[in-house]
Amino acid sequence: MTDRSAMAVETPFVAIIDDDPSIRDSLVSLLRSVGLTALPFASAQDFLQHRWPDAPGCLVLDVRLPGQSGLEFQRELTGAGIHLPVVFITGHGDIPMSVTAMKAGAVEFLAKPFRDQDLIDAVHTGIDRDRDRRRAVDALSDLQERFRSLTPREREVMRLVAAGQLNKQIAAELQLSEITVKVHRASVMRKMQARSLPDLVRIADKVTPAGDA
Amino acid sequence: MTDRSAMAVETPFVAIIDDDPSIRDSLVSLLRSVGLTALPFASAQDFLQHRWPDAPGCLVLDVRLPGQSGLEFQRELTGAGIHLPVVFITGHGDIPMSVTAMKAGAVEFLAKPFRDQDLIDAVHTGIDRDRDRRRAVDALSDLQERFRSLTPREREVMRLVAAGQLNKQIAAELQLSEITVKVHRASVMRKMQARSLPDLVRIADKVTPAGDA
DNA sequence: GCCGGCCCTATACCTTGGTATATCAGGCCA
DNA sequence: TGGCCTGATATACCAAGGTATAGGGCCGGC
Repeated sequence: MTDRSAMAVETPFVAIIDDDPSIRDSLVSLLRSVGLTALPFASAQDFLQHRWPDAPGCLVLDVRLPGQSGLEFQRELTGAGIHLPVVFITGHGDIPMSVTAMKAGAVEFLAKPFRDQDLIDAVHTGIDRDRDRRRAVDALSDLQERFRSLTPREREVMRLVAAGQLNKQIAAELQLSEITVKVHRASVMRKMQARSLPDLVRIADKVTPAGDA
Repeated sequence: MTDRSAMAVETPFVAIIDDDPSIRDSLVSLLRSVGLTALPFASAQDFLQHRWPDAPGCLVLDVRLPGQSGLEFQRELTGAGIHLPVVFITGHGDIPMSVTAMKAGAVEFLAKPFRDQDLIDAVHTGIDRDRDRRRAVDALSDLQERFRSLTPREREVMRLVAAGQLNKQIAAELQLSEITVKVHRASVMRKMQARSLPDLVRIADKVTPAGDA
């Protein structure tokens, strides 16, 4: 996790899922013509079997797919924790379909025929969105990794410190001496790489939004 | 602002803007039949001239309006800082239209004929959304009011305290003695009603997201 | 059995934060 | 001109936080 940010610039990719080979190929060459890495798939299953690079990406999805609708597939991905931005294309779409897709977070919903530039713009928007999301996830997972390195006691102390309790109050609540609290507190600051109390508070709020440990 | 939360339960309202009187009336009676306060308007101008209660609301908007499209009106409202949730209805809509509306934050986009229950559900969703937004705004404006009551010096001190600076560092940066910083710091805690430093940090982050005063 | 990690505690010392009280100067307004 | 707010400062004292050093008990893995 930590060294991902130190890696070289990641090439974004675009996955195209459409059961019509001619559309697939024309979309692939369209996107490649503007310098994007585009990969064609005939079905959702094919797409899922592929191994994905650790890079920002975007999905171009036909609403009508063999076996399963594109909207269902979008829900499935979201449910599985795969948050790849989706650009829908369709030949036989209607308004309720597009509204459902957009509510589910689709980047764009294009009815054929659409302008090439509209698809290119949508794909770029999707890639940007994924890049931002991944950056946020990376930053958070660094913090979470540090948080996992805390001992149970340290986590309790961290929670109470972030809640604004004084050392002596924390000691009373945890049935400890004040000096023990200070020791744990120092460990927390060191392990979480917090340079000040405000720093720790912000980290704590990010890493433990509502629940705690 | 402060006593708004102490007021009685606010009755939510629904504004219906449609140039067709028969549709307007049928929507009003539909919404009134489920206990909602619904008000009809023939145009965007009529709507804007009306004085609004300080209560959560929702807008039901025909995409096709005299003079101005519903989508333009939605943009105009957003630009003017009016964030009333919008439910679109239309007789002659298309997919790009619905996608534009949803991207602009519309709650729902219903093509006629639609089921009564779909409109009712959408309106309730819109009202809930507005209620949540208003609650958040109220909470924030309380804090902002307190923040405005700070003197310029107190704001500077608050900013640096929230940044994790020590009193002596703040004193150096502001060319003050440490004791002066302590005095300002105490005023900040009192005026902002912060019970602890973590408390103040969270308040500071809410009231000054990126810029400062 | 020994080592290491975790947890707890203590003494001692220093730094930092917080509060009270008091003083002084400038600006603004009735 | 007198009152008030803002801003700055001082002394003095106490509370809280932070660090270093040193120890003991418990438990699981080697």
